[in-house]
Amino acid sequence: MTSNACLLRENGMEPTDARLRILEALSGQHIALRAQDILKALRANGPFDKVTLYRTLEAFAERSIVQRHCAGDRTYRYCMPAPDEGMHSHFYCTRCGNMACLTGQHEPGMGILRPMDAAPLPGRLQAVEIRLDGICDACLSRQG
Amino acid sequence: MTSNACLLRENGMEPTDARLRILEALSGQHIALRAQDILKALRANGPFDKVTLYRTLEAFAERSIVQRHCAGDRTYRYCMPAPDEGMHSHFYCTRCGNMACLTGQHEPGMGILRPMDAAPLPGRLQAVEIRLDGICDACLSRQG
DNA sequence: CTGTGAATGCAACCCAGTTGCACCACCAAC
DNA sequence: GTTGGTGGTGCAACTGGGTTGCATTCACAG
Repeated sequence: MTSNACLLRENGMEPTDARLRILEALSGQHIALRAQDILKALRANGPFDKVTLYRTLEAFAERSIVQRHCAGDRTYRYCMPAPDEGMHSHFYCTRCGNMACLTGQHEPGMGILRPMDAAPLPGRLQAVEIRLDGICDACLSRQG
Repeated sequence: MTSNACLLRENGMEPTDARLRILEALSGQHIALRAQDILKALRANGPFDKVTLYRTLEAFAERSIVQRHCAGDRTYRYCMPAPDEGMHSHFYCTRCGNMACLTGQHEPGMGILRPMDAAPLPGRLQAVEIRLDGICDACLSRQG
């Protein structure tokens, strides 16, 4: 049994073909993918229904199997956290829309941010989303 | 001439009625509003076209007259920065969708975040978006 | 087998945001 | 005056990521 199948079982999900294919598409990526990106990758080797994809991604996100982030362009991006890693932040290129995962570079969530809050927050904190916006190296070298 | 009119002039925009009404709706808010929220407020005292609103908000955002943020639900939120304030972060309630501005509590953007990047970023940084997700006090007291 | 719930697939829908284009007010050049 | 350009607004239609409803299929227990 593959590690992805284990991951699904641990989270109470049957390791079906569709789910494994989705996890496969996300594994080893260093950028957070659009649902469209994933769909395209999946369809490269066989048909795939977009509703199945969306529902599966939602189920994964609920179980923290994947992380779902909101990019600057109002589309969701999905990525798999590295093992033993909490949330990571992202670098979003406002020109090409690529969203690179900044794994291991900093852990800028609760740990770093919370101590800086002088005033109490207006609610119970559950997660911290950090997105760095800019122009990625590829776009910079393409036209400055 | 009102201060909002000055603000527009300083940014090379005619202080038209529509623009002033939009700024008025945003002024003094401590939460970041949806376009729909603004539209509703505007229409409370007279008709208002949604396209005009969207175009105006975009023009404002380009000139940094307002800040545009992406909430966890894929809708944009708009708020006016306090005078002399850079970017501020937000507390987003995943239950009711309210997005409170955390003005003055911390300045968690470039200043705090950049020194933590051990590795260089994969591009040229322009802005930092920080969103704290959780359950707001109102929702907590309503049902825990 | 057969019943049941989970998983999948198809079509239709939702809706925030955008685009295209006409209209209008204003001003400058002729 | 009138013509032409420009910036702002309004209406209608569109876009596209994401969702919902519902029928079908699959896996497995009884």
